[in-house]
Amino acid sequence: MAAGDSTRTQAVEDYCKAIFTLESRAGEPVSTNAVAERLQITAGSVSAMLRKLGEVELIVHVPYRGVTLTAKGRRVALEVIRHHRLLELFLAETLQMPWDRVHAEAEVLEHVLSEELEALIAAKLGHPTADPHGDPIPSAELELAETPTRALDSLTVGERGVFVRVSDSEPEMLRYLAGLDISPGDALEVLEHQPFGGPLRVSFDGQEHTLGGGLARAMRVDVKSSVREGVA
Amino acid sequence: MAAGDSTRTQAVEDYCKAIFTLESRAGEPVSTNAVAERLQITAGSVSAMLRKLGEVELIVHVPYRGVTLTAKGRRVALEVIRHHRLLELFLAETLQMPWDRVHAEAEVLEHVLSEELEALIAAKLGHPTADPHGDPIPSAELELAETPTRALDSLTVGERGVFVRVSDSEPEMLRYLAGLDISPGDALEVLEHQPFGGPLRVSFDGQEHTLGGGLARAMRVDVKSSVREGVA
DNA sequence: ACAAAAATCTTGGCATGGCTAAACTTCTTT
DNA sequence: AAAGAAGTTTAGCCATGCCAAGATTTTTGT
Repeated sequence: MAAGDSTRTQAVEDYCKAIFTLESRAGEPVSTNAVAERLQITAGSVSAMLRKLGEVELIVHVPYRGVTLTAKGRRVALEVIRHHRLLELFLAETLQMPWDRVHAEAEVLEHVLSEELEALIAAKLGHPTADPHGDPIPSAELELAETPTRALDSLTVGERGVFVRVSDSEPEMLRYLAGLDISPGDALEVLEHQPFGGPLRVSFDGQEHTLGGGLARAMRVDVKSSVREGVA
Repeated sequence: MAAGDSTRTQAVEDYCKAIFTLESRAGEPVSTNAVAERLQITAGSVSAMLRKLGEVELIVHVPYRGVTLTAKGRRVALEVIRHHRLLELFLAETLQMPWDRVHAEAEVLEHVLSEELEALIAAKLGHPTADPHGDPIPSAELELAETPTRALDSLTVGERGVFVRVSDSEPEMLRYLAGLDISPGDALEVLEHQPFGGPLRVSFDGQEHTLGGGLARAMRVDVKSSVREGVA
């Protein structure tokens, strides 16, 4: 759990991390239910925990209205995320752990990594800025390079971009994509896009693939700004 | 925590490990108090926990008479010890963590290492058989190479042996010995030994040092069997 | 040798963190 | 304004720890 308050338990770190991701994904206060679903626990538990987190000022919770991280809470979240992504890279790179399994492992280790070990790992990896999923790694000062990406399934026919990462909670998807020889960094162009969450035909470095709507929703794409500008 | 029963919590692992070391050090059932002191908790807590461990058959506890590990309990202990020692070596070797700090780090990580990661680390290190303290690492099949050692302070004047390791819970001692340029593998001979836990004069590879009783008690020595045989 | 004192061990009551299930409250929506 | 969704509260469980009081074993002093 590294240094810090005694209140800094694993559950607390998980809540901060969850709220951080949900908040930055939605851009608005996070609902109790959203947190509950993400952490796979009941809304009741979340409600109780939010009260405690509010007391130690990691979050601001307006009952019935949602929850936001304070600066302190954001710091906790970013530390954990930094741990997580450094670990993923370390496991994949230094120990050759398969790409689709590093996430689960990092999920546990992230809470237990000391500051010292974090520093040693970061040094060993040459202070990297992205993990094997393509997710940016917060700096030691907890600054996160925000590259605004879009879900692949939000692109329209003809748009091009670079596949940056996939929601790393989905080992199935990782495996599947690896099987198709698709990995972060690949350039792509949408050839066809059926409506209503239907499949997309996409060309990756010349290879064509048809990807289901669910998959396309989890895949994040860095869209070439020359093609389409200022889409938030 | 790796795979296994849901009952396999960190506390359970710590109890098994503590009982294992105490038991193999003393060669007889372990007292409640000994466990309590080792884990730095009260005897009352230990007493309660022993009942639970008995129920899941990790130990056999005869009230007022001490506790012994079952085969199952021994397996748990050896797994944790294997994790611990592999981690120590890994941290020291692969990440250049200072020798006197690897213990504390491993103490936490040992409970969280998956079987898969354990295997990767073991492979990376070339399936080593001893950690940086000189302690033997149990094999993947949980066999422990038992080299019977004796505490340095149990040697009498004139006895020779090889300094094998030091109780790894003592970073102070590790640092101190490192400062004297004493490390596992050094041959030694006892030149003088004051009674009542007093200091020893010991020659290490020609260099003479005076070591306090406490220190000498923590240092384990592989005594040349030609000099003194069958001392249990 | 044997009772009293000391050390050791167990029991029982209590706290805390985190969870669940179910009942209840507030908000939203029609 | 009433139904239904979303959120909160309440009561209770489990793991793990603590302390204080009572039980047992060992040591000691005569």
